[in-house]
Amino acid sequence: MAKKKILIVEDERKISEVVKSYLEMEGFTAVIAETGNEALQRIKEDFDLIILDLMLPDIDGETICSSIREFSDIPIIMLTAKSSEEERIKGLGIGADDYVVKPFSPRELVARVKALLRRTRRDEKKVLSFNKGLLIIETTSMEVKKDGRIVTLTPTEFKILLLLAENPQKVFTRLQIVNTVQGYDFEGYDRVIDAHIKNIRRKIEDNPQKPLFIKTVYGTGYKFIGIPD
Amino acid sequence: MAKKKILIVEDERKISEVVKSYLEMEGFTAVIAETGNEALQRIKEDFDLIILDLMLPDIDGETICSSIREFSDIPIIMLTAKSSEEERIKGLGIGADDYVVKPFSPRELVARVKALLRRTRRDEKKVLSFNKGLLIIETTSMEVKKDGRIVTLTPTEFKILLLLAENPQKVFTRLQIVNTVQGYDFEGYDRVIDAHIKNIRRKIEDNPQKPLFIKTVYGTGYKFIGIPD
DNA sequence: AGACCTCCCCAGAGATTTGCCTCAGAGAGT
DNA sequence: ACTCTCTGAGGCAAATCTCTGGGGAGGTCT
Repeated sequence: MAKKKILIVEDERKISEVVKSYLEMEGFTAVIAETGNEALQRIKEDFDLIILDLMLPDIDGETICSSIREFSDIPIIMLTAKSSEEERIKGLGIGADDYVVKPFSPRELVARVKALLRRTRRDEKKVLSFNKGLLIIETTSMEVKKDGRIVTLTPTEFKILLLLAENPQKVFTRLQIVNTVQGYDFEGYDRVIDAHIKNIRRKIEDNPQKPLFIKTVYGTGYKFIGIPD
Repeated sequence: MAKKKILIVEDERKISEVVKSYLEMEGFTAVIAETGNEALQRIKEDFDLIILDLMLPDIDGETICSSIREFSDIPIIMLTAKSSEEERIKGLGIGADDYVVKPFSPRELVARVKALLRRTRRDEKKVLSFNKGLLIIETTSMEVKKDGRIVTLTPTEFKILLLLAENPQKVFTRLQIVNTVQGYDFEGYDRVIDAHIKNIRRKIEDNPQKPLFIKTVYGTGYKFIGIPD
């Protein structure tokens, strides 16, 4: 699973920095926006979740929240100082998915982030097709079709192939691949990846010596070079 | 599909109005009852789902829930204020199908409404037939026919089979299956699913070792691989 | 009591990792 | 430009670890 990107919209540095580091400790990528305008600009980068302070120097959080909702379903967690129930519901009524009352514990916030991501994880049904349908990767059925024939990959092999195929041309180091596949704090022999790559090639390449899809980048790692249809 | 009618039993206007508008935005018809008595009267109109606050001015939600259950198994979602009540609802068999802790996000509530309707829909009579009639699943009678012979599945087994069979080829994790079968976010031992799958296979597969219908996806979960007629 | 669901344990199947050896590519020295 | 050397990559097979499936005990609701 790819790293989740989270946008923190918060003007108080002290708070945003703490939140950022907690999120990063948990393996998320966190970006800070200090003003409403900045937030609205950056929102175009595709984040997986937004943490939004209700009180901002320029635009207020409610307005931002509504604007975001006009074009996106991205999960939003509100940070608010008020705690009366009406305020909460009101906040949630404008389109936030959850709220946290200040002062809050970073741990709790992280827990809610995780919970919300789990809840809203929409089934990413995706079909990747390369080289005129020669190689087809279907995420829903976890199947890979090579030239029409179904090829059975193991879970790890599937994850690696998916990671590479989702980012054609991009070079991944063995370490990056290990991290994505196994989780973030894995201490391991990164040559494991070689073994998996070999097995994947054996299954999807006509001639593993001259791979059409997964190419070795000497001294660095691997990259996927199929042409998306 | 006809518009689904939902009854909201909630005394706080602010909350019920927000919920109502969210539901209507999603294409539901929503009706508000502000007291328990009002709810019990209106219940006769045939609603497809009830959202029921646990705290009401006259009768408490628990009692209402039980009364409803005496004559109907309409889906009920409970609204509760404290997470301590959460425990009770979970443990005590009040008869609710799901519950949401206040303050909640209207979007989440809507999501749960949809999930619950999906899960309990038994109105649409549907017959699923696979592999030239070798396996037939009838939703109305909750019957499964294997090669002409009627096979008796338990309610849980039936729900699991239906979930899988409605989405051929799609891989479901054990957690997804548990959620669909038991309720929204049920914390449980997901190996339970293994046991159910085993029992279903024993009933519908000629050779459970080489299943024709429910296939194991190693490291992930299960998928149904019958070919629809 | 009966039916059903949940959970636990064990054994076997399957997947992953490791070690070792061979082969290929990059860079330096001639 | 050629060859030598060094390091990185590929291949294989055994060891290890994880996951699944079967049986069955215990609990709960009817």
